[in-house]
Amino acid sequence: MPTASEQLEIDLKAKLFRGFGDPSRLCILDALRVTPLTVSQLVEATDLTQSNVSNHLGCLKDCGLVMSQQSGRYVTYRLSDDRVAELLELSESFLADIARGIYECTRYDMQDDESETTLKD
Amino acid sequence: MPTASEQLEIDLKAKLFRGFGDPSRLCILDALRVTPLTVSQLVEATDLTQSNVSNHLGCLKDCGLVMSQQSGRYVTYRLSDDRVAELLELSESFLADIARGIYECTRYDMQDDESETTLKD
DNA sequence: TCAGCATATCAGCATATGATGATATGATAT
DNA sequence: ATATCATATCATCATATGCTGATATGCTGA
Repeated sequence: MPTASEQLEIDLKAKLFRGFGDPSRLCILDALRVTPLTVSQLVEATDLTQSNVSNHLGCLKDCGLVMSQQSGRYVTYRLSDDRVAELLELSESFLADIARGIYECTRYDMQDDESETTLKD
Repeated sequence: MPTASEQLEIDLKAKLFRGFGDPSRLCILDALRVTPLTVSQLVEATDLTQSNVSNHLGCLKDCGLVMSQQSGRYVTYRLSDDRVAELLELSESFLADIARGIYECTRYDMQDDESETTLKD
């Protein structure tokens, strides 16, 4: 039972993680990890619709993950902080080690999906 | 336009982050950061329904964020890896610095929600 | 064996989310 | 001025998600 201000912080953290929690947005973030890009460059890089990219960029900006800079009719987006890339790297390192089981499990249709993450007594 | 295997990795990463992307689950994870807990202890700690906690734990386990250990009729859950806590810490550090603006902005009903994350030319 | 506790699962619902196509905004160049 | 390009926004829809209450499973101790 968290206090009200703890709950606020938790909600904010959830919003932050949810920013990362969509394949299209991760795809955009991956592209921005290399270099800042305009919306149309992102459309090309990700194969998503322009409107879709724009919506996701709005979301990413709301979450504080990217920032934008307008020059003329172009808007260039970039990661807002080094920790955005750090979070991505940490999650990749984690996945590479721990969640390898999830990869392999899905091939077998999850028939014993307990075995990987459950500790036997 | 990511390749098929890149897309798989992206989907997996999205699933991982989505595990973090819900207030109830963050609440559970926060409790587990301190010490491993049984389901009923988590119910008490979080003020969520038993069925709700159980569902979220299932999700967290699917995402590889927690692991479980059954002893008798109790099931104890714990974080599956140090990097789970690291991801939480990193996100907190990030929020503390960068997203302070989001906190303050919401009080004013977002009427100029551009100012915080946009770079002026 | 059976009653009772801890946990998991299910069906149903309300809401959130993401995709799409159409349209609006806003800047530039001719 | 206006046509055009880059981006943002809107309405709509389908699906995903999270919550609840009820029920099922599964262990334990009397």
